[in-house]
Amino acid sequence: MEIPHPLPDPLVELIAQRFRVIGEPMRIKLLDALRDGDATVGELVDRLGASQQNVSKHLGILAQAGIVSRAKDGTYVRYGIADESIFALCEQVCGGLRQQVTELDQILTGGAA
Amino acid sequence: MEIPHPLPDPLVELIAQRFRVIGEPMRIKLLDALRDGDATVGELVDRLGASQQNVSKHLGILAQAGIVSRAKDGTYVRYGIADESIFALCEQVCGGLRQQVTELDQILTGGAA
DNA sequence: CCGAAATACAACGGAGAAGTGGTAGAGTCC
DNA sequence: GGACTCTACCACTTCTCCGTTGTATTTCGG
Repeated sequence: MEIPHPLPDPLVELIAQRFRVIGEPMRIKLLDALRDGDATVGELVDRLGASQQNVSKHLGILAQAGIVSRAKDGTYVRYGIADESIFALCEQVCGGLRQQVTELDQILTGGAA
Repeated sequence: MEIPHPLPDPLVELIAQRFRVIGEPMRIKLLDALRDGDATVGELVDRLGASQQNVSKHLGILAQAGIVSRAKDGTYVRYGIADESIFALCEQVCGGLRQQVTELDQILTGGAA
């Protein structure tokens, strides 16, 4: 679990790439939708109201990053969450956001008028 | 700590933006460098070997996101980590990367020849 | 005061990614 | 076997953002 301190460049690139994959609203929505369980491309298209091409492309990116899994089922393709730790990441970010909002609130209400 | 399930669009945007801020090699390096303690822009420029303008710009982005803190000290400006949870995020990502590598390794060594 | 140093800001060019339209391949139903 | 559906790929346009160049601003030393 030890991580080298002067982070080597390749590792920095990997980490950055990982974050960039999740740093896309459409992909976050896809992951959130898949939280209910596996779904086909068509189902996700209906749920998110996006184009089929767009959904398929983003699912491809998520699959390539190993975050979602792909399984052919006849004509359909079912996608599912492959890396559950993604949700922990999102929750942590949400926690950070909440804390910032709280601090701001304290400054505005309890601090200098 | 409960997070709404059909993630509302504004929250999705916030989360995505947060991830995009960290999804930059230069910014990750800056955060890693600040792990040793506060530092001025010039010190970071020397350590990372990047241009002053570039370092300053990325520090500005990190500061605006509330991830680093800014403190003027004469002509110098000292930056420091304001949101320690950033490191937890990186470690979690590193853990995910490690697990993927491990699984790949198992497939290559123990699986089908 | 005046010059030098440290930092931030504005503008520009270029790379990379997102979204769209069209289309091809794979599979099912009649 | 033919038509229809589902999914992925390709070409294209647009937009965002990174890094650089040039410059303004603030502060310290003489």
